[in-house]
Amino acid sequence: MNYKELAELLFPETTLSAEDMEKRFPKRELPENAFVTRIGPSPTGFVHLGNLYNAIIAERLAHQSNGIFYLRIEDTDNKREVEGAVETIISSMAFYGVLFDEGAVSDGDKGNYGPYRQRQRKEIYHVFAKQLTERGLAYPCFLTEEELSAIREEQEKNKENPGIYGKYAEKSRSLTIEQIKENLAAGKPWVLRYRGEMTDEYICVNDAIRGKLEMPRNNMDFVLLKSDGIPTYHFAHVIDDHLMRSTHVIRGDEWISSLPMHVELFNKFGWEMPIYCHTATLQKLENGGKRKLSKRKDPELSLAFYQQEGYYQAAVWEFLLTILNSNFEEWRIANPLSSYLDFKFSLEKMSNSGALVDLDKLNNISKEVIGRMSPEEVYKMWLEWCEKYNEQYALLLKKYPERTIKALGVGKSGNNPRKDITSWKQACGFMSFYYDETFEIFDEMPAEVDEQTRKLFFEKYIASYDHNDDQPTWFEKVKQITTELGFAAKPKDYKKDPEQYKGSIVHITNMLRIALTGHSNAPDIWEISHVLGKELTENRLRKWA
RNA sequence: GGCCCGUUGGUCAAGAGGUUAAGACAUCGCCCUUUCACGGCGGAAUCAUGGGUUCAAUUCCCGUACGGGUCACCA
Repeated sequence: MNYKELAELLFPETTLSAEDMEKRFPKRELPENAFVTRIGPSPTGFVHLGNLYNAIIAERLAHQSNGIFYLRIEDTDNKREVEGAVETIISSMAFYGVLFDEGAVSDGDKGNYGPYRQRQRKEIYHVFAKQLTERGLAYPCFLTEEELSAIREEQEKNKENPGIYGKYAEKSRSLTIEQIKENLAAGKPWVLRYRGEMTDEYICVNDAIRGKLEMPRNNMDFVLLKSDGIPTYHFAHVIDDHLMRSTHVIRGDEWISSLPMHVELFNKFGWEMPIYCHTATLQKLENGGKRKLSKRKDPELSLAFYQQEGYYQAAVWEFLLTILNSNFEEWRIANPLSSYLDFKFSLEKMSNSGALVDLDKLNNISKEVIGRMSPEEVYKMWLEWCEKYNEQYALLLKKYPERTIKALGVGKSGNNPRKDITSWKQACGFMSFYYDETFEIFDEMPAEVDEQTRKLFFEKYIASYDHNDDQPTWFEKVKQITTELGFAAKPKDYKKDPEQYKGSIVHITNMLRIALTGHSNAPDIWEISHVLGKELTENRLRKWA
């Protein structure tokens, strides 16, 4: 077989050479230890937590080292592509502050190593496909779907490994150039297959997360180009990451098993391999066991879930960082005021077993993160979320900016600031009593206080209420009324001797809380009154007098 | 089934050939307290399993079990 002739026959329009490609995409000029990383999502319209997880690793590694982080759209499967998916990816990443130095942008490309959409790189792949064909390392295969499934069935029956290799490759491999010409002339679809070698050699790859990975060398005649001339992931990955000069390939561990194919190609092209970083898959607890998060069953897999629930972006970042780097939490405790971007992310500290997505943990981190923010910042981010997901609340926040900011500062003055907001969605519920528009009575007035006493209490309270009183003065007055009504001013006294009192101050203040907030559990009454203002406070009290 | 990866409390995990096996979340109890939250103190809870190497193994080696991944003209 004249391979040169075959290559011409298969790729008549491909005139450029591999050298031309090397010239077109020269080595990057970057500092010595700079990382060049990327994410390569396929545009299915679904962006999940794992995408962000891997993106954070890649982004951190690149930007910590003054390297390059780029976005490559892996759209080689046109069946899966969804319109607008590229924009979704870019905007989801931007939402979390993951910004690309180069790569696909909504209306084209940015950077010198493009195009960054694989479908647009067809000619580039063909250069290398042609080269492999010329070298006798690739050949056209005309096997039909029926023939392929017949082979698979036979292999299953014989308990052999499935795939095209060894004797199963014979039919296609032994085609003469005339037969190939005939097939082409007849318009039969074909794929380009790699010519694998039957071997019992092993390959060894040093993974930056996993350490040594050993596995059998590839012996499959795997597909390089599909019948539409578009490459498979394997072929595209090797060529793109070489030409785009990635130094590190960060991807999920589901790719480990196809590593032999990739190694094979890198070796045959004589290219230096990037450093592989195979990340663990996020998992979920179910029936006492771990399992991979699934798109259909687990809403928390979708990045959109966190936006809808109103989780603050920084909280999601910090949550992922705690899963990613075991020393992040420690660092955070030591550096409570630093930005998470100041944390030095390292590959060495990465766990290689699958982590469970633990919403409890996220909630806790979220409380901490929001707790650290100023009321003004919280207001701004909360409002931003409301404008997208809760319009009515957005109007409310815009109507009462000052009151809201003041309310967000309640309980924040001391050394141990309150941490009661876990998400913007939850904040809408938690804060609702600050606005008459959303104020509602949820809890019952304490049963220990009869109606008459209750009325009397509110009358006395209103009569003595002076909005200008400071906290201690105000509380003294409350205590005084409490005593006058025959209630214990100290809860302990009541506990000791319940017979002697009608109740305790707890019941009294509970009434105030319910009147003002609708809940028996609420932040400080005096502070709340001063957020609401004199008028609102008195209005809410009068209803009970 | 073949190949590969993994397994330290409920969860995330640190860890080294000899440790009382860190820490965080969750949970429970106590304290603080006008409720809640915050905070403080404390409790319960872990090295999958069998064998080997060794004076000594949770740590190193081999097997087993369990979990996961992958075996496409999907990525």
